[in-house]
Amino acid sequence: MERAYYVTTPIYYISGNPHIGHAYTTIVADVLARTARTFGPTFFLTGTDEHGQKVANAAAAAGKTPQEWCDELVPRWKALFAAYHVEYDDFIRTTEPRHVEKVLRVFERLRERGDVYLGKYEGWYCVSDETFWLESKLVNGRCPTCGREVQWISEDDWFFRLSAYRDRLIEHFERNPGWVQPRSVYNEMMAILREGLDDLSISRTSFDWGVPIPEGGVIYVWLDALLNYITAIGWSEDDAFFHRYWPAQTQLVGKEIARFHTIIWPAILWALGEAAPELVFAHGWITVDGQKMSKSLDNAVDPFLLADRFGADAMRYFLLREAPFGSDFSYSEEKIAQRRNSDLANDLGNLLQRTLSMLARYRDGIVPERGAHRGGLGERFASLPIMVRERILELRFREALESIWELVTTLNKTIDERKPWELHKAARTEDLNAVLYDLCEGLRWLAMLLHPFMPERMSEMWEQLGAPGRIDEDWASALGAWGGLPPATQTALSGPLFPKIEFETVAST
RNA sequence: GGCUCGGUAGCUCAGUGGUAGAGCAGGGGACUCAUAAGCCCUUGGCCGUAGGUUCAAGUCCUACCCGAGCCA
Repeated sequence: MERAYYVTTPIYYISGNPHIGHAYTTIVADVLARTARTFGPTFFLTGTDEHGQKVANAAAAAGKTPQEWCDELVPRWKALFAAYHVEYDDFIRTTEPRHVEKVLRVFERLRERGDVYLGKYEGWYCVSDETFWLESKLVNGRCPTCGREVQWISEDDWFFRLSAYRDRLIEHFERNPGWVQPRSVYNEMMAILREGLDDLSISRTSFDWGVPIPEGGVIYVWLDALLNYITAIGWSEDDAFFHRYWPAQTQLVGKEIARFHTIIWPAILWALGEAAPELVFAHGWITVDGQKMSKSLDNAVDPFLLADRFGADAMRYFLLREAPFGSDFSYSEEKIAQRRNSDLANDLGNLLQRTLSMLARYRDGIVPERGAHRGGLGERFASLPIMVRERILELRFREALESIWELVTTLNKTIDERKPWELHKAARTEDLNAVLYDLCEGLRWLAMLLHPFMPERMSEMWEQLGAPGRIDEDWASALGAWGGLPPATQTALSGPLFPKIEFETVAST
């Protein structure tokens, strides 16, 4: 079977409502998937991580069973992704039978192989972070990460022989220096590997909200969660289907969970006889005043309100354009408004508006013949679609958008230089037709190239242009040559694509 | 404590040895098709600090300061 592009987000831990950071990762995956889909089979997986003590505690506090709690929250996450125009191919929940039964199968296989053995775990444990801590790491006897109290745990646990994979991991890192990005995360993971690895406790007995182990206890939530990437695509059930997708091309994670995905995860895959993913990309955080957005700090922003206020597509654009992907970046509503107004309303939206307005005035809204005069845009931007695709798939979204904006700027310049209104007054029909044609064709390119980033607004632009065919066609065929838009196409100017947003700038002191 | 990354124009960032860049914001101008948009011109940087290597250093080395992160 033909290999497909497989992209995953982390599955989201539903101990509460989603915030904009969750939307961020998922939007990025959506842009990748939409781009990949234009030229080949693609699978985009997201979902929710529903087991573990933290969920059990949250449910208990709300007076619900864990399953009830999850069932009530999952629609909230799906609604969030819908609000941001995310189109995933599958949404997996770790409480689903298709997942649970395979997690147990993994456990059995690892045990048969001798990679899982019974041992004793004793140590400090932070329930909130689901993490073990050495006494020396505690701060005033509390969790160094979240500051909450830690519990002393002593239990017989199953262990995964992670230490046995250290050499192979180091070799894998050295042979594939680009497999973990950005470089800073790669370096940190290498540092961890050099320090050495202990075996990993993969069972819990102090609570029961998890995948049950026949001998008692439940599977450690992190092992449970990681496996979603393969349980969702038929691991151990349909080998041909599974290997069409696995190993994944791109696994997106937040940088705080890079260790699980670049050290533990490949080791488990190898123990199962499968390959490590091709790329794990750990992205930065959206910060508010330099602080990570989190429930505990109570500085999270309601992502539904943001989509309402600024528009989902403008938010998508902002998130991918504002900072290089991978870095943290400081969010502010003023920045969002500025991006929307200057890039989307002034540059892009107004370009569509002024073009279609002239077309309506001079040509009854009908796309003219190309005419004899060639503006040279086709030659100049011939390589743009390929470049944009490469940059997107390399997760260099900012650069992809910057190169697309060269076309936006060029089209605006073209209007000012060719002055269609003068051509019209002078009755230079051929020249006027040529300019108007180039503008419409350029806009068609823009709609296609920007569609992965702003699917809803670009579809609207596509309709206003009256462009035939699908906006999500393969760029290579649809944009292979300048001139794909047929003359005599009827355009339909409607309202502004991105109306400007009023934003009061806070007076600086 | 050990380690990683960052500190370049008001803001967001490019720039890994050879005369400091882009976009936005600010200022000026010519135009009018347009969402008072766009276009042209322009102000603005002892490139965190102090040493060092080099004919030449945001760019390499050392130390330090500040910020963020990692250390099952």
